[in-house]
Amino acid sequence: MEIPGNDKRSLNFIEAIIEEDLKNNKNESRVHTRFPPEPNGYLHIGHAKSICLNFGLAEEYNGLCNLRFDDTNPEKEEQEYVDSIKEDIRWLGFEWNGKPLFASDNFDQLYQWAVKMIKNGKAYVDDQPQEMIAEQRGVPTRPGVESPFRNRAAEENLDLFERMKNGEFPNGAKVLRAKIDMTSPNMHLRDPIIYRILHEEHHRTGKKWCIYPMYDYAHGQSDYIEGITHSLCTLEFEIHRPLYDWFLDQIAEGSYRPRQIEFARLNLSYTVMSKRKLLQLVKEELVNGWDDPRMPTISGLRRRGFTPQSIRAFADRIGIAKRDNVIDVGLLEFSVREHLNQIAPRVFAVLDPVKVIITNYPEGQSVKMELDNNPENPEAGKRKVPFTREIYIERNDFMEDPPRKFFRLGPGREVRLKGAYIIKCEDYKKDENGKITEIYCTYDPETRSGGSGANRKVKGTLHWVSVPHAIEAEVRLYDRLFMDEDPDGHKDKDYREFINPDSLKVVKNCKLEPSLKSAKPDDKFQFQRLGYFCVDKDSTAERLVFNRTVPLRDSWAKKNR
RNA sequence: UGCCCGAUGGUGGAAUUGGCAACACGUCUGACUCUGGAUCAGAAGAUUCCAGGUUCGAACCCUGGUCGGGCAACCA
Repeated sequence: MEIPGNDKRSLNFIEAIIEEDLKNNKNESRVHTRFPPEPNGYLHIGHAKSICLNFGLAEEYNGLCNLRFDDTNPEKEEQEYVDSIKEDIRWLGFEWNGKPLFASDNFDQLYQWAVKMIKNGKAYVDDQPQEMIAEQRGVPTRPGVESPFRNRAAEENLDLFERMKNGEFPNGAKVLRAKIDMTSPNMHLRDPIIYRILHEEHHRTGKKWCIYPMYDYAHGQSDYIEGITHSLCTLEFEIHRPLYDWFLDQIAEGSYRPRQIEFARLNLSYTVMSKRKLLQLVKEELVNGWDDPRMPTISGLRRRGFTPQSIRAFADRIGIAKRDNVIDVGLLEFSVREHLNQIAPRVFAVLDPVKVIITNYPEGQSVKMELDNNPENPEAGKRKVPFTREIYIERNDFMEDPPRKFFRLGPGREVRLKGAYIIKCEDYKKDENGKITEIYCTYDPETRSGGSGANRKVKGTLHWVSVPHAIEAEVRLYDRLFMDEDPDGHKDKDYREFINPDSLKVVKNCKLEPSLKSAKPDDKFQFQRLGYFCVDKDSTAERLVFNRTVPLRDSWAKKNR
């Protein structure tokens, strides 16, 4: 896949580590990464950053990248999510190594290794209730105290652990803990829990297990089993790394070791990125599902009209580093404009139509005007657009009393109809509310595009649609979902308070040029002078529905802000 | 008041041996334009968190601070 803007650049800190490892022939100079989502929600643009990183590194260094579902918590995980995750990764243009993998594939091995740790005196069964364990763990500034069950004999631990597995105890009755150091300044080293009892059916292993491993235990071991060399995760796991390494030391043989490296997660202005909050938006119907075009989910961006290339270019541009960041959502918009500008056919669509009657144009005459499909790409060819005496133009392309800098239509003013003629406004009609109902113009036959008088200059160029040929459509105009740059960043206010009431405007009865008749869901266009739009999946042959992906840059609007 | 991590234009983010503070987005000019788009040309914007130190020379090394983030689920 060709990614725009992907020029050569200096190495990010992870590439620097990899090149160092390669130089030292670490792990036989293999590069093997993995993308490890928990199937408990839909992927979002932050995951796209991680996907591009992990799969991108594998491509860059001739390595492999696994897809591994981190499915150690049967209470929250569902098949629907694994399906959507696979679809999103493929849509971004990546293919994982072999089959999709699951942490749950490793449950037997994980159990065996736990037994080994017990035998080595590195793990024990604790009978205490959750609250007691939490209390004994202490707080970051004070050491914890040891559990009274900490020094049980290995045989007893073995017996108890097996009976846990056999389902002899109810949820929460016992846990298996690593025996590390209750006084460690790192909370994660204070005898962390390895297994808990959960009588819960698992989406893949069914009823086979009633004990499930915790993340810290399952993750590194899965990396080890899969031969992962560089295990990339976000910053909040930094403090887990000593535990990651500790577990590996208990089970690993030989010199091969995966290495955990942390990078800063993506934050985007004017949106929220936590799965919990995105789930909440969906559940509370604040948006219309996970793929609502206002959502920062990959499925939402896809429906909004983003291309995989634009998301990849975005991921390239934001870089990889360790400090917290907030990326301006404008950069994402730039990336999609950049790509769509190259590939989107130009068409005429009038969203808020007002009728123009060209009084000196023959009634009943219809002429096909030839227009470029995409001036950026001559190979896109040309199309014919019918022109007649009555056309629609955009309501805001006319002003009764326009300022000097308004390069559009007004009484006595001239304007170019793109691909057709220069017209002059002679008169207009209003209804009793003062709303413009019709505009009367004359045209200059010499000024037809490509014709003898065509190079006469006028200030403005308008898009238009022939009245008798116009087809109607619904257009959905999206704006950012939140009005605040950091909706999540207010201690005293819930992020939902910042939801933008105008984030979706549905405009009906828009007038489109007839070539759009055959447009199919996901087709992308530039509605000339307005923005980039795509056909929504709600669209049918009878009722076309378009989503606005992003408006064109508009220096006129900006000047008037 | 413990441990871990971070700090470079408005936003990201380079500077790979201690040697001219890249680049991108954004902003502003101008040119061009049958999209007020795109494109092209240019500009502004940085005491590299602070204070000391080492050095001919420090964003980078040392010392001490400051500020920000993270860590106390039988979540991941």
